[in-house]
Amino acid sequence: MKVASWNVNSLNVRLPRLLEWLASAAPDVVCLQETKLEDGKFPCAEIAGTGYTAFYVGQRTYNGVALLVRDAIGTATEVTTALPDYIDEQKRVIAATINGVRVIDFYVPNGQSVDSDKYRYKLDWCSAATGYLKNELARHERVVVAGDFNIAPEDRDVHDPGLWAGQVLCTDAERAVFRRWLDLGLADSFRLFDQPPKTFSWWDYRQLAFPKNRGLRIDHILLSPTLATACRASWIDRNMRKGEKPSDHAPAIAELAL
DNA sequence: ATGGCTGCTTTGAGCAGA
Repeated sequence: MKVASWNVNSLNVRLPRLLEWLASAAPDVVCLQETKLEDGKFPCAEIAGTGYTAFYVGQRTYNGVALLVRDAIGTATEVTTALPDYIDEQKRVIAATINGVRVIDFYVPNGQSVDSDKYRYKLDWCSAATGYLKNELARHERVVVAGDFNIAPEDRDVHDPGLWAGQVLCTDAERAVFRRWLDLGLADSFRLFDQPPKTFSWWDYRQLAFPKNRGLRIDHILLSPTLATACRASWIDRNMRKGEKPSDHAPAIAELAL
């Protein structure tokens, strides 16, 4: 079972690239973030035409998440579209049970800057998410948490750690959240394997950041212990950052022997 | 060394992303 996560930065704009990528990469489950679409405008028919069924919760302009499930892998049950016990207008969570695996798709708030209300919101949101993950891990043996975490977990996930030190995405508090989630028993699938240094998942559109590889690794796929044992590979498809109209994020992918 | 790009917005210059 191949699981992928991709922040598309507008599904409207990215739909042609998404359809090509579904055909070429053939993931079984895809977690999308930043669809920026109201539910009534979600392109169900186009996606169904490629052999996937979509589950989604969105809003216009901002946020929005979706799960795409390859029809051949089975159907999704127990679909939920929010953190429980946390009131939030913003559509940032979707989860479902697919082929015996609980798949949780997060679009963690960006936080903007450390002195902003949005940073406070990010940390509050993450606290609620911690409780949610703890419960989900108690209820399910096989759990995937995938998405845009907006956290670069370590300095090696940052092109220039000195430049980013103390900045949003790299603060101690955000990194502590990431470690807390690992402490719940989740493994960062990417770090289960030897990886090329300076592997990133996001590059700014400005300043030739991608050709200069000035990026961050902020898109992650975490696995519960059983799934970590079953994980055969985990990588970032940086080729998706190239070409016409790329998202500023590249997909993260994990291959599970299930 | 500001912002430098992209997508979105009751189409405009401003917000947000990261």
